[in-house]
Amino acid sequence: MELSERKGRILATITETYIVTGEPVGSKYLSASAGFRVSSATLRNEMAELSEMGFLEQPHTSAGRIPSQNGFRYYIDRLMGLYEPSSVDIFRIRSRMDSNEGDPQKLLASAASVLAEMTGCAAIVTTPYSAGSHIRRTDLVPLGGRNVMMVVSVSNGTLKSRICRCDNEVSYEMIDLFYKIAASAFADRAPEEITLPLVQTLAASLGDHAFEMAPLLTAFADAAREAAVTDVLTAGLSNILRHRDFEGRGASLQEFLRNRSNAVRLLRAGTDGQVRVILGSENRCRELLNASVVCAGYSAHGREAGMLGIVGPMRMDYAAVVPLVRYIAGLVGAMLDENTE
Amino acid sequence: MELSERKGRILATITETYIVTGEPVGSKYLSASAGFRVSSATLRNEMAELSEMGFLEQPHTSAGRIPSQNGFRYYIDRLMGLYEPSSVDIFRIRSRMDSNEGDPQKLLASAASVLAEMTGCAAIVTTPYSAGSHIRRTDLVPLGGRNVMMVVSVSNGTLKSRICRCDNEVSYEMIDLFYKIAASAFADRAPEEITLPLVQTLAASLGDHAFEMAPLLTAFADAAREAAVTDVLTAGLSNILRHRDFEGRGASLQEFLRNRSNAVRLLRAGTDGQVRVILGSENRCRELLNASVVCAGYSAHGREAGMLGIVGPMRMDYAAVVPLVRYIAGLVGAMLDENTE
DNA sequence: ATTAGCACTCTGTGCTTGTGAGTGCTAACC
DNA sequence: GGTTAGCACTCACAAGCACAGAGTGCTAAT
Repeated sequence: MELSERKGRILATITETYIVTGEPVGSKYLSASAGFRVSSATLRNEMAELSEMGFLEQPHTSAGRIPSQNGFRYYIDRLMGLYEPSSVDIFRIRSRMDSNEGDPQKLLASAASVLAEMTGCAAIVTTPYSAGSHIRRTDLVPLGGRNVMMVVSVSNGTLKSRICRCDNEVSYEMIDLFYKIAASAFADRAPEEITLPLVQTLAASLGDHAFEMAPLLTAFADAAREAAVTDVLTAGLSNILRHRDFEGRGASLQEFLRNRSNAVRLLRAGTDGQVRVILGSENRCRELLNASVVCAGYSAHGREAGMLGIVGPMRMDYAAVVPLVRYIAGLVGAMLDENTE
Repeated sequence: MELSERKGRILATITETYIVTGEPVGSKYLSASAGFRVSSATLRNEMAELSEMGFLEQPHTSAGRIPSQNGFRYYIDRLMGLYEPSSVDIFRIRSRMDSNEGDPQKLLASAASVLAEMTGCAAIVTTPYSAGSHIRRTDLVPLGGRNVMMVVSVSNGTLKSRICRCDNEVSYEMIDLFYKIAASAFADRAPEEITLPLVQTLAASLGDHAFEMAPLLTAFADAAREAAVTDVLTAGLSNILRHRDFEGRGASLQEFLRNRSNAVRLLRAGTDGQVRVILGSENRCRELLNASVVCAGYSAHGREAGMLGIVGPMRMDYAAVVPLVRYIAGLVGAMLDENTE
């Protein structure tokens, strides 16, 4: 359904005013302060039609209009102009993210915190998918005594390290044996292939050494399992409480997002690396009825690698947020590429 | 000031009832349902005296009494009996904390989350102090390409790892050089002694190699600096919002605790490893006027190592919380000892 | 197609009133 | 002297009501 040029301008003005003020917008305000050169009565007629079409709604009879979910949708898809991040913003973003050279986990965490900070919303970032990746190498660092640190490095950029406690003093023979047998048997496998049974079969073949290697092998299986699941990082969950739109529901939405599997379900990447905006009930979940999600996929080494996005009130400054999310998704991808050239 | 036996019982009953219900307690309730064998008028007389002494106060004229801060103080110091954690609780605690064998950071993080979960309050845990500790060893793990992982292990149990990006392909000569020169020069020093100038002087003496070693050395200085500051872990900040005592102020208290330097200032260990309860204004900060802090120090290898505690409404179940904090502080110390035998 | 005018609707605020809970005080009692 | 019954008093809170203000929808005139 295509709106007339004037209806479009009215919808856009109402939406943008509402985004800023959070108050319903009345016909009087539009005719007096928003630069329309027609009377409030004319605007009322237009607004009545827009209401009938489902683009505007009234909180109550004697209030002004606010955009309905469909109104926001139309505004986002057809009316809004984008504000690309300013060079000051870009500088801020880069200087925050450059300080994590090399560590993908920290890189993603700071992407989340930058997103949260600059949008004032809650940010969600997934770690890279493990699909199609393989274990590149596994290293052991003796820490003295019975402790060893294990570092598993996966081709999608993921690094998992864990400290492993052996039953006896760690010997160089043990470490050598691990490298020779286990590491070589596991390298180039996909993380999700490394199951405990697989590791146990391997252990069985070690004969005498099986027992002393057990902690290392289970730690390895554990690390691989962890590398196989896409983790979810969040930041700025407390921002949720700042928005008066969430008053009352704020704490429960926060609780909802704190659950990682909930959080990750919200992000749905566009097919072509585009930013997607998912409004209210489009999220198909009760907690997000008056919230919206702006998300994008990031890619690394030319393939879709993960997703990131923000959750905020439906009344948010899409014109600025959409380009920001796009920019950060691109930057994360580029920095991941750089890390694992 | 010593209260008569009956006044003590009245204060304790009012406090305990108020802790459970959150409502002011009236004389009628006490005489009817709380097992006092005197009339409400008698209790009113006693309560009036307790009010005059500053142990009770009234939200308004026609309401019942609630304990004042001094009332809570007297109750905690002299009246309350402690409920040691049940064996079920102990089992829950241990099974949550045992899964972090070896990694002190994770151990402390799960201590925080157990504390938060079991008390329904926000939990704060500091990492071990660096005072008196020294760098035990530093290891490098080549991750392929230009990346190296550095693991700095400190004698107080702290481990700091960071990924470091070199300017060229990492060579074994480089790593060897680092081990030979730098690691030996730094080992057994206190983390706070490792300053950037110190590292730079060392680099200068490396001649030709100074340039290629620079990223490793700055990473090391960085890791040492990080190991020198006591970090603060928090958990369950969102619990703050659940307490109706914090209604309105909840978000700002949460914000206050999110600031680590604020959080750590709240914990004040007792002199003798005792649990300390710090009530409302005793915290000397506006945000905590109706909150209280229950904290204890934990020790490792026989010396005071760090602190942990919780922040919650003044109306909390001290009889259960105090022993719980004591138990977890002891357990953390014991587990840290075990980790770094 | 646009506009002025007017009746109508609904919210939010302030005011009043009534109710219930709990106290403080006094005088009687053991 | 400690304890108790009785009563007047205070205060928070909810309900009811009037009123102002904002904004609309409709009609008739331009």
